[in-house]
Formats: sequence, structure tokens, C-alpha cells
Amino acid sequence: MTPPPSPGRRPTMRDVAQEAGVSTALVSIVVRGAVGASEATRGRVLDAAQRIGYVRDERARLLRARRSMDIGVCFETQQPFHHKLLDVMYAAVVSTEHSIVLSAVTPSRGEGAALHDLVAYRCGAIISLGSRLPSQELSEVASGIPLVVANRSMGQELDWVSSDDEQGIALAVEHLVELGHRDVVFATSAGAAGADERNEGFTAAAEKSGAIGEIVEGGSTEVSGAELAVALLERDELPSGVIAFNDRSALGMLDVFVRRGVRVPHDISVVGYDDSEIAGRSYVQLTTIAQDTQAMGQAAVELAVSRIVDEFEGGVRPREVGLAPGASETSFPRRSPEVSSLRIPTTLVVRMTTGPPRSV
Amino acid sequence: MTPPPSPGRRPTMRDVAQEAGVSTALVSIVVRGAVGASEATRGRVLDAAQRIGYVRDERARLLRARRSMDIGVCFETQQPFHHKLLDVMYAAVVSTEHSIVLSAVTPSRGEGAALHDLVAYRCGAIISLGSRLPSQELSEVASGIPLVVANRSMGQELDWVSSDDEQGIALAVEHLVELGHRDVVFATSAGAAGADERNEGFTAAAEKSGAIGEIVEGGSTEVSGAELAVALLERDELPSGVIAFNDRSALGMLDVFVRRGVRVPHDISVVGYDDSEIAGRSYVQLTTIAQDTQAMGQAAVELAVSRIVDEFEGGVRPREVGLAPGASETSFPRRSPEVSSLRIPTTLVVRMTTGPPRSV
DNA sequence: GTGAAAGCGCTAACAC
DNA sequence: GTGTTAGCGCTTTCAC
Repeated sequence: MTPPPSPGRRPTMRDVAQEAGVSTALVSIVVRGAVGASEATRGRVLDAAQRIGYVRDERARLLRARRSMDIGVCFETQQPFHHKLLDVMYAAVVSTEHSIVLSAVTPSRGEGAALHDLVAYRCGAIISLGSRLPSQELSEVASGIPLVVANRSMGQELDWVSSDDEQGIALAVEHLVELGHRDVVFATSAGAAGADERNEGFTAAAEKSGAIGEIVEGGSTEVSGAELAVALLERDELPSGVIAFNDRSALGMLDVFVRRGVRVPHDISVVGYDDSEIAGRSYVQLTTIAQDTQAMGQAAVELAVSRIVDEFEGGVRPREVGLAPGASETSFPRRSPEVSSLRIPTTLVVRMTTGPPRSV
Repeated sequence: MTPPPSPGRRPTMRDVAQEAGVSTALVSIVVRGAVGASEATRGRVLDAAQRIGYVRDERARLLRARRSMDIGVCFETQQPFHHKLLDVMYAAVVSTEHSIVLSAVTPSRGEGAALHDLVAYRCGAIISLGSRLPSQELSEVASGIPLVVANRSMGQELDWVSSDDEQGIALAVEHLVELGHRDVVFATSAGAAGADERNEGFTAAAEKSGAIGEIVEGGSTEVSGAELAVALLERDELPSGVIAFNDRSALGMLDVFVRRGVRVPHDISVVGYDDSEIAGRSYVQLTTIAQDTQAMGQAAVELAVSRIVDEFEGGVRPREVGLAPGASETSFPRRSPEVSSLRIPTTLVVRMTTGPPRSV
């Protein structure tokens, strides 16, 4: 356990081999868990490794392996939802041969730099969470490494998986209509990601259910939500239900309503979007649309894994054997031509901020 | 920019050298930005690299370099404060020779595993954010790589940097006393990290300022804060000021007060702790104690960097030269015996939830 | 200013 | 079952 007290180097496989009285190849077999070593030897090697404090050098292993099983994940430190996705992704690769390599986008570090690092580590595939780059630029920086975009819908050139926002808003509308609401307002956030899809979803769902659907600007923050609430209160009549662009905006509305004595849901029903942590807290209890973090993360990982496998199969292994040095032309592995796009259904989480309208 | 359309390999230095008509050594010099290449050559090499889409292999570079300048950072996905720290740390290494390598602690992945990965990548130093492991275990898994704990105070065996909680609470007490409050309550959270320090800080500060200081249990969540608020309202007389263990608890209290028509700060002053994002929002405006994220992150990075430099200086470089193979005993580099402990002062952020007591 | 060559720690044929 | 060996892509003397 405790390392020997002499100066210098970290233990390597050679040291373990020496300590156990075997060859390095055998040590490699044992630490990799590969077949080809007797139980007795395995035990002796593992013992020796433990004794001298051996930790396998990942840099060397990765360098030597023909292809990396690692999945590089590019995420934003500022995005709580990304952290949820990270949890799911880590869980998804537990006890597989894959592991996750992280690269963060921060205020001082752009997405390009983050992705570049992942390429420099030669990940087998890359997942970019909520990428802000155009697909052209994305595939350029990925430079041949399979790339999957999660939490954002992209065009036809790239693999991606995101929530089905159109369906999500429809869920909210249907919920209110079923409760008996006839006039519902959607507080959209102009220019925000997914705004177009949500607007369309709202209009379509309102039409389909015969409700009066009005779209107003309600922003993505508590402040803008509060402002909208004030504006709504100034109307002759309050709409019976309002769907916020996200939970933060809904929270801003709720705050104004509570302070002004407007009872929720008796006087007005409020629906959020995101099912953020705060929405579920006991003193908030906001009805909201939940994105399926689990499904999204899982799908992104599965897509990435399948791309890694693709590379294996489409690889040059058969021809590589016996190839004269320098005989193969330099280039990147080709991508599979078929891209996958996945829209993950959202779900409605009914809590305390929605109920039948007063008039019923 | 676009890679050649042939099958297989990624471009290596050899390919760049060939494309530019120089040797690989020269390419290395150029991509490292080292001295020893003419401007003309430099340009030619960079051009060639760009043309064939060369990205330097970080695994190979790291493996070959005698020592790594990388700082491994172990963080928890669930901790918003860790993400702030990541931002600061990334900013701190921008345009230095150091870079950040991330390893996440998630519900499915313990701190031990996260730290182990960092060791496997042979980082030059490791920073663990808010480590939950005992120092004995920490140094065991770090196995000779310098380790710095941030956002938690440790004993004498380890480098660490954390907020000065004792001083932080004192700040809150002094603020209330200066406003004229004589009876203040501290809602502690038994067993939470930093609770002991905060309790002591509260008692000492109350004593020193001649105020009546009472410590009650108020927990770390909105729910427990709300419960405490209810309990306080049942008393014959409300204390004139209450200091919550953190912002979440304070938020729970505020929610109860608002709903019950208790005016803040007129009827009671409330102080939070953390200066979380929500505390500053326009509809909350919570007076709170802010941890100095910037200073903490910066200090942690500086400590880590200094440990990396230590290793260089304490290294075996001079003796290593001309050493017969196998002549040096296997072991880890020795740590500097002197550990650094840093308490970062917190600051008071005065917002709208504190004011003079009603009796004044 | 430039090139040849050794080797970082590991894996994976291949021989025995 | 076990040992020998040839590199993965890079950096870094050391000659020229």
C-alpha cells in the first residue's frame, strides 16, 4: 500500500513484473483482465502491483491501443441541465469498456477549444452538450472523430438528440384544456433555443383543442416572468392559464402573484418548463414539463458507442496487416453516411400550480 | 482544412514533416513553439499542418514529457459552487503552460474513482473540490501526486484552502448588531460541513458585541428553514434578526414570512449564507455572506502550481543523467513537508432583507 | 537551422 | 501459460 521510501520514479509494469517475478506481458494481461494467465499468477501480479502502488498509465495505454473507447463530453459549467446529463452519462458507461473524458466550456474557454482538447486526446467519439456552433464548424473541429450533439436539434448533417419541445408544449396545453381552461397564454422567449418549436407546438395544440391560444413575450428569467405577471394583472381579465417558457420565468410570475394576493391555481394556473430542481421543492410545487434527462443522456451515449463500433468495422484492420510502412495514405476515417436524429418525448409533471379555472 | 479523402489513419508529425519537406524534430519544435526554427520554416510547417488537418496527440506528448504541467480537478456535478470554481480555475490557467484535466464525482462514481483517473493520467498535481474523504485515504489514492483540497478545511497533513466560516458568521452578527439588533438567532445545521466553525464564530461574535445570541437548528434546505420560521412565529416574541445556515434555509424562512404577512426586514431581518445565484435575484434580494470564489479558485491553482514546481526542483534530474537502467529504486517523488492552509475571508453582501429592528 | 535516433509505458502479435 | 519484441506519436539529446 505505502510506496517504498526511495527517490524518483513511479512504478511501471516493469517494476510490477520484477516484483512478481514475471514478464511485463503477463502483467499487462493481468491488469487488463485479459485471458491467458493462471489464477495463481494473476494473484501474484495483483499483489505485487498493490504492494508497490502501481497505477496503470492511461496515456500510454491509450497511445498503444489501436482505437479509443473513450467518449469525450463537452459541457458548459453554467448549465445545470448539463450536470444532470453528465450524471446519466457516467452511469451509462459504468461497467462497460467505455469511459468518459470531460472538457468544459467556461466564460474563458470557448467550445472550439473544449472540443479541440477532446480531439487531442483521440477520443473514440465526442458528445457536445447544447453546442452553440454551426454544424459545419463542428465537423471541422471534430476532424473525423464521430460527433453527437445532445440537447439541441441540428440539421441533417449531424447526429443529434434533443427534447421534443413541440410535443412538450402540447402536453401543457392539453393539460390545461382538460382541466377546463379555454383561454391560455404561452409566454415565449423570443430568440431562445427551442422557441420556434415551442411556439408552433403551442399554436397547433391550441387550435386542435379549440382553446384560445395567445402568445406573448415572457422571457427566460424570473425578472421577465415577474414583469409579464404584472402586465397580465393590469388586464381587465386574467387569463385562466399561463404556460411559461421555463421554470425561472414561471417562478417570477408566481412571486408576483403571491405578493399581490392572486391565488394559484384558483385564480390562475401556471405551468413551467424544465422541471428544474426548484420546481419540485415543497414550497413551490410548480406544475411543469420535464425533459427526459435519462433518455437523452442514454441515447447520446448509445449513439456515440455505435459510432465507435462503426469505426471499428469500417476500419482498415484487414488491409493494415502486412502493409509496408508509409504505404497507407494519411487521412481520417470516413463517417457513416446515415445520421441519426432523435427527439425525446417530454412528460408533464402535475403539481400544485394548476387546477380547474375559477369559472368552472 | 479539409482532410484528404483516403482511408484510415490520422495525420501524425511524420505526415506534417513529409508535407512540409522537413524532419519530424523540426515539426515538434514548431508546434511546441520552441526556439530553433526559422520564420520561413515555421510558416511552412504550420501551413502543412493546417492543410492536412494535423492535431497534436496529447497522449503521446504527455507520455514523452518528463513531467506533466496538468492540474487534475476533481469536482461534484451536483455542486453549483464547484462549477463556479471550475470557471475561476480555467481562467487562472489561461495563457500559462498549465491546463486543467477534469474528473467528475457523480451519484454513480465515487471520489476514489475520480481521483484514481487523475492519477492514471499522471497529472502534475490534483485539486479536489470539497473532498469527502479523510486525509489519510486522500494521500493514499493520490499516491505521491501533490494534492490540494479546496472548499473544505482539513488537518495539518494536507494542503487546503477554504472559506473562513468563523469570520463569515461574525460578519453577519456584526452587521445586525450595527443595525441595532440585540437578540439574534443563528439557525445552524448540525453535522453539516463548517457547522462547528460557524457555531463558534457566532457565539464569539455575539459575546463580543454584547448581543443575545441563540443557536437553534435550522437545517440546510428550504423545507427545514420554513419549519424553523413556523416555529419562530409560534413564540411570544419574534427575534429581531435571524442568520440562516445557508441561502436555501433563508429562502424557506422568507417564503413562510411572506405568506404569513410578516414583513422583512421590518418585522425581522434575515441573513443568508453563500450568496447563491438566487439570493441576488431581483425578487429575492437576500442579504448574505459571500464566499470569495475568485480568491479560493485562484489560491488552489497557485498552490497546485507551486507543488508542481516543487517536484521539478526536488526531482532526481541531476542524478538521473547517466544512471544505469534499473539502478534507481522504484518509488514516488517525495512531498514537501510543509503544508499550506489558507482561510479565505468572506464578505457581507447587504441587500433588502436586513434593516433596523422594529423597536428602533 | 536541421536530421537521426532513442525511448516514455504500454499492448499485442508471435514464439516457445 | 509465459516471455520476446515491435512499435503507438511524441520530445529531446546529439551530431552535422
